[in-house]
Amino acid sequence: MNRDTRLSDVLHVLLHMDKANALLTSDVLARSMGTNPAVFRRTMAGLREAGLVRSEKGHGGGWQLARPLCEITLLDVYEALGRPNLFAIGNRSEWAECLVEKNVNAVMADTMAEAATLFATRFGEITLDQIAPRHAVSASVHSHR
Amino acid sequence: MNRDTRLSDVLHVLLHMDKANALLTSDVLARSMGTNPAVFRRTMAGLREAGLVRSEKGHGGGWQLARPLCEITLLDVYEALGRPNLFAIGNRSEWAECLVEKNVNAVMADTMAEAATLFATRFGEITLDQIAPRHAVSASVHSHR
DNA sequence: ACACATGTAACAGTTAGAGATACATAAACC
DNA sequence: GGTTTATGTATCTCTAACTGTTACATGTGT
Repeated sequence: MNRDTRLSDVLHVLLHMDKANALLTSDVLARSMGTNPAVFRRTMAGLREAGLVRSEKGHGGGWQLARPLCEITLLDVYEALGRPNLFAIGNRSEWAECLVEKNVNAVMADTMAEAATLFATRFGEITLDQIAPRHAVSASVHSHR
Repeated sequence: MNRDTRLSDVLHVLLHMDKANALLTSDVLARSMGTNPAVFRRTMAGLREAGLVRSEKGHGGGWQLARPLCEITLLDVYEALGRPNLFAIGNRSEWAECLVEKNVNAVMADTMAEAATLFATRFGEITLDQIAPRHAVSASVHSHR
């Protein structure tokens, strides 16, 4: 199963947008994301609706951040993408009558819910300026092995 | 992206195998898993190698548990399946030179590692007899909403 | 008007995984 | 021993979801 790299891709692009400090076109940004302009726009549509970025049409148009990096959390970005599914595992049939199935589903669902909460908490704690290259990545965010 | 339901499927089947208390054929067990015998055997191969179940060929052959339910944890089963990937999200390129990319990857990898540890811990705490229908699912395992 | 950029619908291509088939191996029964 | 029944596994096909692509409409500034 191929992993959904949109969150990672978008974070990457947002940091580059901050560095540029000017309107950048879909064409340029798509290349830095390793894809094409149409996919880029499709991916960024949610961020525009969420008010994280602005886009302008026509001559000299393009994309820019709508807020400073320190006011955007990973959770904001994740939610703007439409809360993409986090897990590769799951239950086959959601509403089986079998008691065994119900118990199995409950255990799986609980653990996944707990993990989802962990993701939300961590993502909510991290603002984009903390990931920007001028800062060293803090120990609380990045454990060295 | 379709979820990997093997862990859920296998737990289901293992509990049914315990209830039956006799050798059950791939044909029967595959049906209870909603698939066909070849897929069932492919899925269960790891569990046999891990010593969680035994299989016998020929007349009257089939599958049975190699240990009591109380001596099998979800983690045992998960590992016997070859530790299937837990997450649907990830990074596009693992070893980019870009500093932005490195920081983004580090944040994502850290959060996912933490979540993976959470899964391993929870799975390691739960034995299969705790999921068996004769027991009510305990509050620590199943939160009621 | 024209050039340029975004917005988005619709279609094509890719790929990982499940499903299916075939056949080898092995054990029990006659 | 030969037949029946079951597992073991390689190999191929099928499918579904997603990315990539194309096309065209919309909007904006010169």
